[in-house]
Amino acid sequence: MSFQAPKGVKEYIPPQAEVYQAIRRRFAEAVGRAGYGYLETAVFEDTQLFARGVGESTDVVSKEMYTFTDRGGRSLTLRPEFTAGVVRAVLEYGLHRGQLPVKVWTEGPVFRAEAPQEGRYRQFYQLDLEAIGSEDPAVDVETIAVAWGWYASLGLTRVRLLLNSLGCRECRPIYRARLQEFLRGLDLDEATRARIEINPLRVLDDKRPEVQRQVENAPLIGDHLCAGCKSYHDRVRELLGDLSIPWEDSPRLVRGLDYYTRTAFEFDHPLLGAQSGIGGGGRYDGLSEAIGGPALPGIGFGLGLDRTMIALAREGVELTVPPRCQVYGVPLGEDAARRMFSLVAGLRAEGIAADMAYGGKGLKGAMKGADRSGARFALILGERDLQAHAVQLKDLTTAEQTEVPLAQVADVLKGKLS
RNA sequence: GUGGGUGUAGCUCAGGUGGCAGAGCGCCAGGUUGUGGUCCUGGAUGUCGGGGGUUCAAGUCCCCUCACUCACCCCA
Repeated sequence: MSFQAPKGVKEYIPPQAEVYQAIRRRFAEAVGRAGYGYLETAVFEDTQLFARGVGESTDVVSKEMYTFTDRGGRSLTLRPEFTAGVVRAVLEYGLHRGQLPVKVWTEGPVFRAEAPQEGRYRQFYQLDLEAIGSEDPAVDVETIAVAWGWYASLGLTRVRLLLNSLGCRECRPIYRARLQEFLRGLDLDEATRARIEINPLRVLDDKRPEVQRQVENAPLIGDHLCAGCKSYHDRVRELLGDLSIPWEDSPRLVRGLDYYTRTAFEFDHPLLGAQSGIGGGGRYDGLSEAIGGPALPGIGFGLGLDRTMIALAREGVELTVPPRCQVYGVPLGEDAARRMFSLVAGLRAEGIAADMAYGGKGLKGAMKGADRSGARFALILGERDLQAHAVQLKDLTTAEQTEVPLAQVADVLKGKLS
C-alpha cells in the first residue's frame, strides 16, 4: 500500500466503529436528559484563542499545537481541546445573554502533536460538556455526575474520580509563591527548574521517583485555600456524597491547562498504564475574560473516547450493538435479483432495515450472508416464487419458513418485527 | 522531544546456526444442482513495513527509513 494515515491519527473501522458510535450515542442520551444542548464548533480557530485561553505556559500551546497559515495569511490552529472554542462560540452568539448557566456539549476530533502510543494520538476524539455562567457547586457536581453516570452506563466499574481544588485568583497566587519558594530549594534538572517559574503546580505532578521523593513535603493548595474556596470545595464534596458518587481527594492533582480554578477533577482508569487519565475537567472562572469576554464563570470536562474504548476492552466489557439488518434478501437468478433489489428498497422505505446478497451469489453463499448480517429473517426468491408472486420468508432463529405473497411482505414483516 | 521493544496472509502469530514462505482463525468453493449457523473436503491470498548493503543465496546479517508499541515528558 502506498499511502497510510498520517502518524498518530486514530481511526475506527467496522466493526469496532459500531462500538465507538454506540458509546457516543449513550453520551448524547445522558447529557440530553440533563438539559445540555448540542453545539458544533470550529475544528480550527484563530491561534491566539488558544494562546490566550489555554495559556502560553502550557505544553499544549508551547509545543503541541498544529498551527498553520492559511492563504489569507491568518494563523490558525487545529483545536487541541474544546473549552476555549466552546466559550468563544457562546460569547460570539450571545448565548450568555439568555438564561444561565448555558449548558452545551460537543464532540469530535482534537489534535496535538505528540509522540504517539496506545491511548495517545495526534488526532483523537473527545466528548465535551460545558456549563457556563453560574458559580454554584451544584453545577460542578452535575457535570461530574453526568460523566460518572455515562461511565457506569457503559459498564465500566473501575473508573476512579480524583478531586482537588486549585483555588482562585485570590488564594492561588499566594500558594503559588509559597510553592515556588519550596521548589527552588530542590535538586532538579533544568527543564523542571524552568517549570517552577512558569507553572510550578505541574511539578507536583511529575511521576519520576526522584522528583516525587523531593516534593513529598511540598506545601499543598488544600492548606492555602481562602475561606470562599474552602467552603465551595466542601460543598462540592457534600453534594457528591448526596449523589453517592465516590471520589478520592487528590491534593496534588493539577490540570494541564492554565484556565482552571477551584474544582479540578480527573477520571482515572487503573488498567491503562501511563495513559490512565480517561477524562478530566474543572472550573475555569477566568477563561471568558482571558479571551476578551465578560466575567463569566464556567465548568466543564473533556472525556477521551479513545481511552474509554481501551478501558472497555481492558475490563472485558462487550457493548451490545443492535444488529444493523433485520431482513436479508436471498435472490436466485438474475430476474429474482432484480425483483429483490426493488423489494429491499421498498422495505427500507417502510422503515425496515434490509439488505440482500449481491454479486450473483449462490444460494448457500447468500444464506451465509443472511446469517452473518444478523438479520432475523431471510427472504428467499427464486423462479418458482416469482411465478407464484410470492417469497419464502424464513425465520433464521427457528428455521421456520412460510410463503408470503409479494404484495404483503412489508406488512407481514412489520407485524413480526414489532 | 528522549530512551527501549516490535513489524511475516484480512486477523493472531510460528519461522535455531542465512538454503523451496507456514499454522490457526477468517474468506471462497464443493459435499447438499432451492436453504444459513455444526461437520467434512478442497482452494485463493504475501512487495516477509519500505530502501540500500554483504552473500552463490537474506524473512533471517549490517545500515538507513517508516509505522506501531512501552516508559519518560505531557495529557484525553
